[in-house]
Amino acid sequence: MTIHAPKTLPEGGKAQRVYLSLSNEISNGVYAAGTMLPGENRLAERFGVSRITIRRALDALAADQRIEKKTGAGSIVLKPHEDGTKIAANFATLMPQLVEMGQSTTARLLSFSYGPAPGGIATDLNLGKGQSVQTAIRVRYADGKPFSHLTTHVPEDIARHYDEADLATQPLFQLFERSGVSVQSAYQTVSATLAAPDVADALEVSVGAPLLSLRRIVRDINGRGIEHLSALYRPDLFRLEMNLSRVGAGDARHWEPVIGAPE
Amino acid sequence: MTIHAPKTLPEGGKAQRVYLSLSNEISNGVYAAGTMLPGENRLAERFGVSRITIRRALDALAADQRIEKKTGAGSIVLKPHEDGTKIAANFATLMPQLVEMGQSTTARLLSFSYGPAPGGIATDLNLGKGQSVQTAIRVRYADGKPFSHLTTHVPEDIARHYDEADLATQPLFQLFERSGVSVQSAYQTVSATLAAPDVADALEVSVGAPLLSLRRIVRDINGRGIEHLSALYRPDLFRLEMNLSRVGAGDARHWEPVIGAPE
DNA sequence: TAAATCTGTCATTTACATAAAACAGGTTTT
DNA sequence: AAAACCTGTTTTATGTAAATGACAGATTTA
Repeated sequence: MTIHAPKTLPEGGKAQRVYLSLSNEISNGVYAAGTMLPGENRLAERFGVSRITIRRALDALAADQRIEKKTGAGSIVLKPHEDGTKIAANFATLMPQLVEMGQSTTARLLSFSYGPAPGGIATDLNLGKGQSVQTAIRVRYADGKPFSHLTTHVPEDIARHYDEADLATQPLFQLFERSGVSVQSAYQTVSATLAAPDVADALEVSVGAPLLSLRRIVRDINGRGIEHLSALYRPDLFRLEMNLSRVGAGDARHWEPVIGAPE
Repeated sequence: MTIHAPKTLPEGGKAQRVYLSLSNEISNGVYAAGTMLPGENRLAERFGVSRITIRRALDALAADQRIEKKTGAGSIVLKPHEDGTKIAANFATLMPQLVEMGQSTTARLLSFSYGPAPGGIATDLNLGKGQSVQTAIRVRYADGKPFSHLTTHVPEDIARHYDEADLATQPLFQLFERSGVSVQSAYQTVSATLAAPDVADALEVSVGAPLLSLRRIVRDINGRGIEHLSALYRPDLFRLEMNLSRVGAGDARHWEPVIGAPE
């Protein structure tokens, strides 16, 4: 399932909306694989647009290998292409997995500087106002495709334990352990955003494409902020996943994340 | 903070995308409250659009009370209207929290039907082809604002333990426990999408707004699929969060989700 | 006070998605 | 074989978002 609309469709036009709707309905099985879609005229009427618009949406779906157009007959829904390339990170054990990922992925350092922490970040890290942090922006690639855009803020005194070269080759987290920083706790938030121009450019998606957004604050044993991460992921290449298990009995029965086990 | 674009902006046009991007960046603190936005010409260059387009986006932001335009000077970022209503769900213990939420939120049933399970869903739930499932689409509201759009699929024999009225008032998960189904494990995936017209309508956001997407498969003790949930959340009203703690020593040192404790 | 920078506004032009309608030529159905 | 239905293709028209450029007036900076 490619969420990202093909560039052939006018960005944000009716055709794209029809495309998104149909794409969704196919994913959700409203139109099952192997069955025929309604005719173009029928769809045009249903969506309240002209046949040409429907046509463009169908062409885009065909280009995505989601349907096959049969001249004179109609469009048949194809079986979804298995995205072997999708990178999955276990949300519960995210960081160790990133270490592993570090070995099969590439990172590019886009920006690197020291300076006073922006307001929100300083608050999150419990820093004094104007205290200096290292700000680094990196993009991670898998198979030559950029799948994540990472902005990290680290208090300067901690950041001085490693340099730019380290950042381009090793995950930030690994550098901490090596520096003897006693990492203790982390707080993560997940949300969604749209790609702004700079990020869109770095991640090779169009402006306004949906991105998975993860924010993480890591603290040391004293509760001091060590790292502030703001990560943006391409949903077509990356997803967070997690297994839960129902444990306990009676009133105490509740959910617990499964730690070691992937799907 | 309203992601919903004013009607004055062309649905899905460049101006709206700029509006959404800026709106997002303000929410994320890229432009902190009290500071000035870059000038219109600068923004035009940054987004690669004309100044008029920027202007329309800024007007929309001003109409939303997110910025204040000062003639001759620039636009100042306003303090966000405190929506104290942001709903946070702990990702690790999601379901129990949903139970609690059920008491302070309203649900509306948009669609309800029985029929053969769509292909992908049937596979996910390990169902025989064409086996009947109950499909329900619900929207949840908090303070009169819709924050989530839920599509659930449940095998018919299990679903028959409750009816439409139950669905509108109680979280699905609660209904299972009551029906004596032995819930065992769950698998969750998180990603991001754009709002398609139908969802946009239900969630009162504009088409193309970013949404957090969560997919969950719940199984019973025999590994049989019980529920397939496809949820879409408004990122401005809802977020997933999680606390992690670093435990163990030496090579065995790793992250573990903190269970009971919220922020 | 002068210069620089910004917003407010207008007029003109360009670009392009969408609509509407008609026809040719496949495919399926009866 | 004919009828019904479908896609493929083209032409013309239209509405409108967006770009361009220019200028006035407000505000800040030097």
